[in-house]
Amino acid sequence: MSVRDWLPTPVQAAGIERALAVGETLFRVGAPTIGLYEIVAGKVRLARVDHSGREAILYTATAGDTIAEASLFMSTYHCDAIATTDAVVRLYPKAAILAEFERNPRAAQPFMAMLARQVMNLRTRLEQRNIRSARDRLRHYLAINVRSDGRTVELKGTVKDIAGDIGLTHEALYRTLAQMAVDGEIKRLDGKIILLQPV
Amino acid sequence: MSVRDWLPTPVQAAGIERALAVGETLFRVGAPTIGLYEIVAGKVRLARVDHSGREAILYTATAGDTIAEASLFMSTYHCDAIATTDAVVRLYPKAAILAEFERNPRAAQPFMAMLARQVMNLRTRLEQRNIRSARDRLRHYLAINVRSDGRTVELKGTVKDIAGDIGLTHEALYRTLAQMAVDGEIKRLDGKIILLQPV
DNA sequence: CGGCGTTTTGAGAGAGCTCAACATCGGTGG
DNA sequence: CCACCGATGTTGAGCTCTCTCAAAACGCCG
Repeated sequence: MSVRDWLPTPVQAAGIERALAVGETLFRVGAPTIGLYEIVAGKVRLARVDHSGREAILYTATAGDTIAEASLFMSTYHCDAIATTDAVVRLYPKAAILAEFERNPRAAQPFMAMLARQVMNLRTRLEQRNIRSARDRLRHYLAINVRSDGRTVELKGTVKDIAGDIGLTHEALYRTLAQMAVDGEIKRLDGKIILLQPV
Repeated sequence: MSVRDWLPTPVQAAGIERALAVGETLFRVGAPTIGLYEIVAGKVRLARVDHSGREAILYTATAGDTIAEASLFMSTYHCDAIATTDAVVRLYPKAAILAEFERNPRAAQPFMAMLARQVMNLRTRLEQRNIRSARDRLRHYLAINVRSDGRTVELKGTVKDIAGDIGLTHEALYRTLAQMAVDGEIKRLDGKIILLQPV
């Protein structure tokens, strides 16, 4: 879901791009909030430093992600944002966004819809992680991501990416895919998986 | 975060309570959306039926949770909601909510803030699940939930509940807690954990 | 006092992780 | 056109850690 789909057009135009070198700080705990960021390229991690000085990662944002949405409604940031790789981000100023919501209340709806959908999606992925078995977890993934035809799953990204998404090592996922193919539960095509034996 | 904190007061008054017997359906895929629900008591699961007729659970909501926020912006529900136990839910009609947002755009802000905070929280919990080691995962949990003094973690609910939240069996969590206490990394008090050795 | 849920410790097994090696595929540059 | 390189894809073998199953102590409430 791109920023274009939910951020009011006037605000999109107000985006300010900025490049970050690896290790560079985007914002820190306690800093006054100036807006939310879209990650254009690279990776940025949100983290908090614990009592012993180690950092606890809250989230690792990659290209296309938006971070600090909650900053719109808070006066200071509640975590650190640091570039994990060289990165490019785009700042959408809080003032511009809130002003636009004020001016045109309808503009807030796509924003709310995006957030609500994201909550749903994240809850689902969290539920997925409660499944221990690699095979059942993969089945869950496939069931969720199946096309409307009920049999085709389009793979976006590499298998390795998917492994990361569902919380398995890529080796475990490869093995599971191979096994399920042998068992005739799925068929693998280029960039696609076909679900077989609909019972 | 209670409904009282973010749902416009007029809408709260419009809540319609309903009791569900175990197994009873609250709504089904494709049914026209009529609003979002607060779970007052019991458990309700959101699920989708996959191609082989098995159901893939998207989320299990418990007392205090809100479900189907995204339904405000869609015309039909995209999953089934079924009572996993006897339950009581409260319906907040979509029409009332959207009308209130229209009438008083400011009222949408707490709603957006709640959603944004939830996204943050869920992302963090998902990141937590990427940590394999029970000890490190617990450390992450403690770092996130530590009081502002940096040394005290208030335990809400039983240890068993926490085990479920962070995706460990209660046995594994008890063992890890015991080990960390022996190692002098933490001290356990009634309903609290004190973090020691700040390096 | 009895019953139920939480807390706690034990022992064993299994599943996925880790490390490792190799194949495959695209892209790059000589 | 071919050699090289990096990333993805694939399979093997062993190990560790958590899960699972079990049992018992504890505390709370009726």
